[in-house]
Amino acid sequence: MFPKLDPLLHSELRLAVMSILVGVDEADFTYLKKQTGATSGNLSVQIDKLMAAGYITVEKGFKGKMPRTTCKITAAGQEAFEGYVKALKEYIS
Amino acid sequence: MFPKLDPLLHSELRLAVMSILVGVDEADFTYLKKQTGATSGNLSVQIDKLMAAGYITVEKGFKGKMPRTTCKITAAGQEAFEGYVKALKEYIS
DNA sequence: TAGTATAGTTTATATCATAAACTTGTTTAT
DNA sequence: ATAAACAAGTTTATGATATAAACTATACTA
Repeated sequence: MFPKLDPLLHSELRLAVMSILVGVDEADFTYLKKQTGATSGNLSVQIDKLMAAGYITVEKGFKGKMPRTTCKITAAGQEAFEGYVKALKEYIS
Repeated sequence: MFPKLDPLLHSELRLAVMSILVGVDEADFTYLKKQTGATSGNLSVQIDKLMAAGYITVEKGFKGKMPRTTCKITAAGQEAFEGYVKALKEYIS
């Protein structure tokens, strides 16, 4: 009756990050931090997990002299997000 | 931008329980267990938490000779559930 | 009356989310 | 030139959570 919710997405911050990333081409660490209101530490950890799951790609570069981490959603991430939303709707409708 | 998700409801099992309870007048432990597929232990703990939060009431009685625990959603629970759903939609739409 | 089933509760554990502290390097003020 | 403050993260520690396993108590069944 109730489908299993992907535990990787069933996390407030990871869900917020994915929610942002599905809507844009890419987003950097600072932007994600501002939009989500998360602490750096928390964001760092959750980005790692999404990357480890293959839901996003993470590229480290520089903007001028400052480090810059850019995140992008993958096809697998898109799919997982859609699946999560679909599953969730079974709970809330 | 992203509203806070009520941590009491942002739990797969508690959400499933609440999802069932919003739709019915009342439900007993056994029914909830079958519908959710949860273990007794987990269900017992999560019901306690929902009760402690005032989201449900729990009545213990007997059906014939066997113990029977009946759960019912409260007005506060209804409200919290609706609020959660509304907040969640900001993430997934 | 011995064994199995029912209806849970309690306890233990492993995982998780989060915050706090730390690192590395940059910019700004003195 | 040096110290203080800021930027962009990472690592570590801690407290909460979900879950499973073990347990209790009673009821039914062979």
